[in-house]
Amino acid sequence: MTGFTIGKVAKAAGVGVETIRFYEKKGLIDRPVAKGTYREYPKSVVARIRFVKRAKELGFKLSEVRELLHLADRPEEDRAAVKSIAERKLVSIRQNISDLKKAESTLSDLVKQCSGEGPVQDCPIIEAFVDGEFRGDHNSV
Amino acid sequence: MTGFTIGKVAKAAGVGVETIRFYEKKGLIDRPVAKGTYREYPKSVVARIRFVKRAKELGFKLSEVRELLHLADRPEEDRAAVKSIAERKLVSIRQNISDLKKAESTLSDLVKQCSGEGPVQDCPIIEAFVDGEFRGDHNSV
DNA sequence: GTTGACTCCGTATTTAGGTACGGGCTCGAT
DNA sequence: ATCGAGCCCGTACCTAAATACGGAGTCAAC
Repeated sequence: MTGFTIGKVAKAAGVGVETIRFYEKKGLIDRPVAKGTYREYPKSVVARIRFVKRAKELGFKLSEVRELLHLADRPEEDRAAVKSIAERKLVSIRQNISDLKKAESTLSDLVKQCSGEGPVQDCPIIEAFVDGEFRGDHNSV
Repeated sequence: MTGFTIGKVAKAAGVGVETIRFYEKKGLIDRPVAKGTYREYPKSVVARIRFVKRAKELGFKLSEVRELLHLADRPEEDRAAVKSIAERKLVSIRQNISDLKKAESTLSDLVKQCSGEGPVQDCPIIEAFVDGEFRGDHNSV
């Protein structure tokens, strides 16, 4: 056994053994060409897994991380490809933020309007969700 | 047939028939006590489904919408319960925004640093994800 | 040379919120 | 009375990213 077993790598990288096999299936990590029956990893695979973790923290999906890794594996490839992936992600993050801000604003207004006292009847939060004759014993014809 | 069939309701509410049955399973909509074999809905169920749609837009999960609906069904219940659910959601939305802003800031810095020209070699975006000896032919021992 | 920790593989389960399918009924209109 | 649209139900499938399981095989230390 010249390389590291999957268990050692998992521990070093802070992931589960199953996760490594999962990443292999997803094409993020190549299956090492082992001498025996067990996978034998070079220590660089730990850095590779950490790469995945960092990219995930920034919101990249595994399929996107795979693209980034494949580019990182070919240093002669065009850097524009990397930037383009990052820019796409940036756009979607900003869209996400904008949607959430809209929800935050609406909801914080509602919370402000709601005294928090008294019965649900006429609660401004509930009223904001109701249109028309919601009330009318929904459980009968 | 005194009430509305599921198909009519679905159309009026802008959802699929399956969605209504799904909401029923999830406890958001009661199964109407039908005279025949088919579900017969009162028209108020359309408003109920719209309630779900609005709440979802604000980021409530179906399980939370169910809680809200159950409160709305009992107008004598304490309004504080509604406000508390909304406040919890507000906190989680704000946390979400904050996480996304952090990612946005990091990623937009990286994109700014990346010229977009030349090879992937030394690309600041890739470099941000790599630590230590990533390079080292990950596919061998 | 045996034990026991580790690894193998495939499959199933999880969360969330649906969507799709297929075979069989039923309702209402003609 | 018949025909076809619509409804019934259960089950499977979908994305995403794992996590869990089970039974069998292996590796290495003692």
